[in-house]
Amino acid sequence: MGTMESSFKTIEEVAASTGVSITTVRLVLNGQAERYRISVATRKRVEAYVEEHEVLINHAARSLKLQRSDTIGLVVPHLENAFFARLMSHLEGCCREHGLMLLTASSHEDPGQETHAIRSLLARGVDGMVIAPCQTPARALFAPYLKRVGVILVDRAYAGAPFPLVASNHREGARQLTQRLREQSGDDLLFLCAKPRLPSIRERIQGFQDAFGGVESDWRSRIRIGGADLPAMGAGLVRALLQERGHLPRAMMCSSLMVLEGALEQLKTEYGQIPQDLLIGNFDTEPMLGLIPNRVVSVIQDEAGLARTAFARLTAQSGAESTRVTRDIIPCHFSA
Amino acid sequence: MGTMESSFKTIEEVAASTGVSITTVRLVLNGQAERYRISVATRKRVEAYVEEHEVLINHAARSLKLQRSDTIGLVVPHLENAFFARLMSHLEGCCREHGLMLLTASSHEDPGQETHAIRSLLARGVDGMVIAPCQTPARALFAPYLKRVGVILVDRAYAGAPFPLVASNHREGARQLTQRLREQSGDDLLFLCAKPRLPSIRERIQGFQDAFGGVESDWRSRIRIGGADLPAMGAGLVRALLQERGHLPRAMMCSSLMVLEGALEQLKTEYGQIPQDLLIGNFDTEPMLGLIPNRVVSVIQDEAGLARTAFARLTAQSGAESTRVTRDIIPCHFSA
DNA sequence: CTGTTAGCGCTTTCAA
DNA sequence: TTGAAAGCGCTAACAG
Repeated sequence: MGTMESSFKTIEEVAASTGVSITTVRLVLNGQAERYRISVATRKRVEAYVEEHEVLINHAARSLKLQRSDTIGLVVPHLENAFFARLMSHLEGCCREHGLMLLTASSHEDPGQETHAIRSLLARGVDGMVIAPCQTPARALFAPYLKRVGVILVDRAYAGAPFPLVASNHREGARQLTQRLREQSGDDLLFLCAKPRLPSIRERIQGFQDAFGGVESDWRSRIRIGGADLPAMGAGLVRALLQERGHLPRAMMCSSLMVLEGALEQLKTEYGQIPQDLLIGNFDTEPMLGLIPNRVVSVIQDEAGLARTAFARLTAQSGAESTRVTRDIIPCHFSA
Repeated sequence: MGTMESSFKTIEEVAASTGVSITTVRLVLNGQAERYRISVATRKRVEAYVEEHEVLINHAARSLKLQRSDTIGLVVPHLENAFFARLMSHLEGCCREHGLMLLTASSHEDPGQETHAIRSLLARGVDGMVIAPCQTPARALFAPYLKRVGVILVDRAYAGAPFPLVASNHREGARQLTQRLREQSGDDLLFLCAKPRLPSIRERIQGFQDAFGGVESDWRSRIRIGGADLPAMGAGLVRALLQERGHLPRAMMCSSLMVLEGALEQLKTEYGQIPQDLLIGNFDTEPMLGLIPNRVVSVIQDEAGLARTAFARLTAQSGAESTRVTRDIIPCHFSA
């Protein structure tokens, strides 16, 4: 049979072709056949036709009518960042379980692009959005849409942000990591840290301080603050460090995988390989990191927990008029 | 001024509030003010109002009318897989440059979920979709929509697939990798390979054969085929290998990062650390892989090139009625 | 079980 | 420059 590539079919056409009413077709398509006691024969007729012709309901029309898109938005700084990729993956899982889809945009850590992404998502009528922001989000941007769309912030606790937050316990994770490294290195420990622009980095520094009981003389000398959160910065910090002290500490921790990567590369350059007795602490992890002989302690974030919690807040919030600025803090765990 | 959180505004309301016509508002909103010689004063009035009230055009209504959503879809097996994350990131970049957004879904390598994801995307009226499939996609699924939406397959060249393909040159990449390892190991080389269900893996095996001039006795003994593409499989292959031969070859290559990861972990277990004189070959790469002392040769895929090419084919194809089944093969490069 | 109606917010067309 | 009208495909409501 010559399978002409016909155009897609509307509910009305299905009704015409199967000889039943539009209402009946819609009832069958939306799985309400039982509830409205559509005869089995009729239902089968419609279902067979629908299957044969790959009939799909038009979501644009549906959204327009229902003021609801069954879609949620995600804005993250970088899609290639493994943490955000995992977050997105879990969020997409939540969506699928609930028959929703996920629209994703990235800001590249640029407030302008972030704002643009948010507007695009809003214009597309997302029912909710999850944002890992790179600025304190302006409530005005969302104000006219807040009745229809929920907003949840993740990962970064900008002060004064007017929306609920779901984030890892960066501070306590850092405190525990620092404590372990202190114990195992006899306090011969250095923290290579990116410039603390991001709330998450700031909290890690606080956790570092906490581990020293806040006594400034104890922690101040053990932290090195660099520039942007990039490998080159980690490398630079290590180079400076070696020039200055001439030798490595027993333990070294880095504020992010980026910094760690640069630091380790620089060590390989300087020593030919990573000195095996260096104890390493870091945030987040990659599978291959376990391959070097060194002892590595990693703070692991619970992306699944973050995603599930954010999603739950989103669905709970929808239709709730006033947004209570809740804070869900998700614990981290350790790799070793 | 008490910033009441008013509801979002329609073009009609903007027209009423600013005292101009609907048509004029639309012209301003769509940046056609110049072309239709709207007076500057009028335009400013409208723009000021729009900015103040965060007016956004309703895409659901627009899509319904225009039969076009300015949205494209992406279906991948796993969002956490770094290769697909990079692909998505670059695709999102292409979209942003063209004022589009990206709807993403994952199949978890399950044909049923893939089909479901495709239907969801189609129902949402995407203007095109990029699929990294886990089966030969059925043309029937798309047939009624082909006038409106372009379909491009990436990464996996299933035989008989009825859509254009954009993929890396897996075969030639594998051939060159194998050749290098042969040269540097005096042919003392082993290929640990996942069960060749995926076209990409099959092509890598072909490339491996190519490097031996296809002489079966030469390559057959140097390949070990395992099960699923998972770390545990790589570990199992190494364990079996060591039991069987008692020692490692000079060079070892793996069909994917997954397999490599498991293999290396197993080696660390068996030997306490990765034997330093083992030459390693692999496909794809992670930053931390460079940290072990071993010589590592990696085949690097050009995700940016794949994304750009796929996107270009998509935009070229839209409105082109008949889909020519083109094949764009993107070269790989090497890390070392 | 079925038919009809109105309308979601936008764009296009045509006239003024 | 502006106004009016029709219609994209769907849903909800209600009368039959």
